[in-house]
Amino acid sequence: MEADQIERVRDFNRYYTGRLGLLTDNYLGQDRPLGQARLLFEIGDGCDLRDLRARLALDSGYLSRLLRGLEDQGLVTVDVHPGDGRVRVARLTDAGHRERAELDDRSRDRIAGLLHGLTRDQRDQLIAAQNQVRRLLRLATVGIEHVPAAAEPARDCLRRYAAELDDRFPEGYDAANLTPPAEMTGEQLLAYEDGRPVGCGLWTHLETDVAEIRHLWIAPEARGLGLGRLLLQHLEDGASTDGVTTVRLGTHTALTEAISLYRRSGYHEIANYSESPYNQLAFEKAL
Amino acid sequence: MEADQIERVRDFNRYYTGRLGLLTDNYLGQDRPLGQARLLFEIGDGCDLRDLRARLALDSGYLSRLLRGLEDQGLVTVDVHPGDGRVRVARLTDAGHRERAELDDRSRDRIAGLLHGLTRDQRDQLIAAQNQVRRLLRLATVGIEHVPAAAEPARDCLRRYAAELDDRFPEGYDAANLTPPAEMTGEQLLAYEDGRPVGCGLWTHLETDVAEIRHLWIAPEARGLGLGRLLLQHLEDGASTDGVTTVRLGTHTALTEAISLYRRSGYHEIANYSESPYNQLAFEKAL
DNA sequence: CCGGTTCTCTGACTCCGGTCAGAGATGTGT
DNA sequence: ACACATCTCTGACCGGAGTCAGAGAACCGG
Repeated sequence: MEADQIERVRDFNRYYTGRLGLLTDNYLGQDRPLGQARLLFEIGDGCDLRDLRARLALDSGYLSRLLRGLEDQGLVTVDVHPGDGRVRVARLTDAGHRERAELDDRSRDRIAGLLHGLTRDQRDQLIAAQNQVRRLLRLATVGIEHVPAAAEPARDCLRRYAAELDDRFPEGYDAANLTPPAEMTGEQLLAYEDGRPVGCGLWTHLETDVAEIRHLWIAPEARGLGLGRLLLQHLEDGASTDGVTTVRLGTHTALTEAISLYRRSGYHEIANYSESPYNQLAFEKAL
Repeated sequence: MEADQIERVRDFNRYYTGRLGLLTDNYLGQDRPLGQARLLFEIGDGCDLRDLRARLALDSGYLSRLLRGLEDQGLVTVDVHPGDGRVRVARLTDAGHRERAELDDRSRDRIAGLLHGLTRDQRDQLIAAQNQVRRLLRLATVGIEHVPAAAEPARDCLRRYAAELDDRFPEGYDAANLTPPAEMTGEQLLAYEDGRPVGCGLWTHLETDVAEIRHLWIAPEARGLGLGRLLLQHLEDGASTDGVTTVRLGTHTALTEAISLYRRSGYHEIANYSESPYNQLAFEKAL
């Protein structure tokens, strides 16, 4: 890694931090303290205090006082949860909605004022560049971890994967085809973003030096980051260090992005090696 | 302006704000309060408290206390200014320099950790996109103002402009050739970034419907933003609303960026119309 | 030398964000 | 019905950020 690259990124961050005053005054600009303003935004249409605390990582006493403040201003009501008398539910009053909309408008106006100095093309360029920055930062912050095959978040990903296949395959997908934890001989990887699993993949032995990659899946909210390629790379690396020299995989013609990923990643099509009805195409790559 | 564009920019800002914790911990991560940490960075090698206050916009009492805190920790010394007994000068001790370097390292490590997940190419892409974002934001935040010809910041820009010409022209440049405020019949524009003038330009009548653009200059620190084009546009607009239909300008062969700006902006070369020795080339554009 | 100005420091405040411990009400499993 | 857990609220804190007014020292112009 070049020290130069680090400095450039830091430099940008400094610049952006300095500008954030201009950019993110969702909250400020009102006489309202920041904590309360955040709450105004976070209380959508009714919200358990329990959830609020978890989402904003607030102390229960602190949250209570913040809400009390908003209540005193008539922006929020706090009522007992209908189902559970211990829980309270916060809800914006009409005035609260107006207040929130006003904060929102203010923020929007600010950005509009900023963009006003640019031409339409320049605005588009700005947005494209911001998307690129975000895409790469998201990719950089995703963590890829080794997990036991039976790990709950991994099974969770596989369930979402199966549900998607069932949706996309004309013939549907039977979740019984998912690799059962017991049969796993290789590695199961999980990709996390901000603690939430956003992708999975596993490899398992076909022969001593031949592995099969299965169930490579990226959650919809994390697509377009290049995460599929990254996971695939990790899977190959893991298999390779385990002595595997050839990886194969099967896929379905409906999964066009996956197929193009495999081709881009150096896989070539081979004759089908599996009897699974979903594996309409087969690919192979020498490591 | 598209509401959509505004929302996208806001969305990016929200994302980036959320990530700033990861990105800008120059300051945090130490047990040191943020105010003190900022001071550690801002006190280069010796610095008048007066300047510090101005730069960081701090209350004098507050600054005093912050420095006292750093002094107690042996990171800073505050001495009387040699030339002026009222003024104090803050200086980092060796321990202060070490502390600062440590904060700096910590921040650098953090970024390095972030970039580690990216390939070299992706890092380059990230930096390029960040530069683009910054470039456009800077351009968007530059303010262009009408100022009286004799305004001090305007004369200041012209002096810097003259100094640069003197440096770049093989034959040097005689500042007496700058348009004196008294002879101005058109408009003088000044570009500001964060309150500092970063560019100037003026137009003045040659005939009732013909104007000459002069002294279009962008400060070195603001080059590459597209500001020259923006200023030129504003000058043309101003002249146009004043009834001008033709603008001319003269320039020097050494000013290659300017020449290319003029060509890109629709100017075509004409025969020289001025007796100024510095106007080796002449351009014209119909508005 | 004197009056006004500049610069710094001190003390006394105010908010806000955040933490902690415990009380009280409500739910849940046995 | 009981013990135990869950959820919220209250009171009592703390430290940091920031403001304000005024005192005191140093400078400057006349």
